[in-house]
Amino acid sequence: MSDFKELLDREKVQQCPRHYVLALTDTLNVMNGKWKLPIIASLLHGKTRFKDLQDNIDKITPRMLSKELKELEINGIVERKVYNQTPVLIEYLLTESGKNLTSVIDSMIDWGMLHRTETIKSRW
Amino acid sequence: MSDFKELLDREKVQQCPRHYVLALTDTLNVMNGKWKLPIIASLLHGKTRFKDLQDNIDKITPRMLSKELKELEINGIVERKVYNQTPVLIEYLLTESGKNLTSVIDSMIDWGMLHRTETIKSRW
DNA sequence: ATTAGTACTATACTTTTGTATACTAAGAAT
DNA sequence: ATTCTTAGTATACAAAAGTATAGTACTAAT
Repeated sequence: MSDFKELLDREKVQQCPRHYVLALTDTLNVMNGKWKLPIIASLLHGKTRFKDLQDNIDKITPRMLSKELKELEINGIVERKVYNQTPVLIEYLLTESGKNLTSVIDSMIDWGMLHRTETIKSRW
Repeated sequence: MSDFKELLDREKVQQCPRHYVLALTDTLNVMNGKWKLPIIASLLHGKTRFKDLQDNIDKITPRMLSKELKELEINGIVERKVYNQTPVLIEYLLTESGKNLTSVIDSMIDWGMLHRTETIKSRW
């Protein structure tokens, strides 16, 4: 387990955290913006096709869906498979890395739920 | 442990995930943008004062720092303490929730590092 | 020839986010 | 009176992200 608190150690600040910082910003970039997580969630739900995703994600425009899928593909989160049938069939699938995001998502959910109970508690 | 894959279960999709989704978007909002994590990292490093944060975070303008600190305060990540000395002293401190973000950050670092090795591997 | 299905792209626009530069408020020290 | 310090705010602007609406390319069936 990496420990972000290592960054508190002045010695290590100089030598080590470069690749931690890079890893962290990678992860942020992958999840950033309004649509990335809804798309990843839909893919986890087993949606694979453009139209299905569009129907499944409230109010996303085809432009945004297209753009975000491209970014996710470039970042190695999504794989795009083309089947030369007619009409053409295209599948979007999560890569292993993409599926591994569930662990990050889970820890975000855990924090979010704890945070909600904490901040509600502190209001009383 | 919450398991995001529960969302794959059609039954649960209807009943349960509302507060998961809320928790998740809370967490995203807390970390979103260019400056939130650098600020949180600086606070973890023990920086507490406006000027220290500004010096510690490369190229942040006072306007952005001010704006982001306000958001972090509203979201219960940071506490602002005013000491009526002269010149006035103001301290920004992470709340318990704020400190707890290290667990999310750690899982993001873990994923990011794994993802880097995976995608490098897959290029050969 | 027209309609329909799939998977998008183009254009123009609005909103949000971030930048640059200058300025303010309050009291203490000189 | 003016200068110093801390902690910001004001104004104007630029860039990035997102929206709205319409249109394209391909093929197959009617």
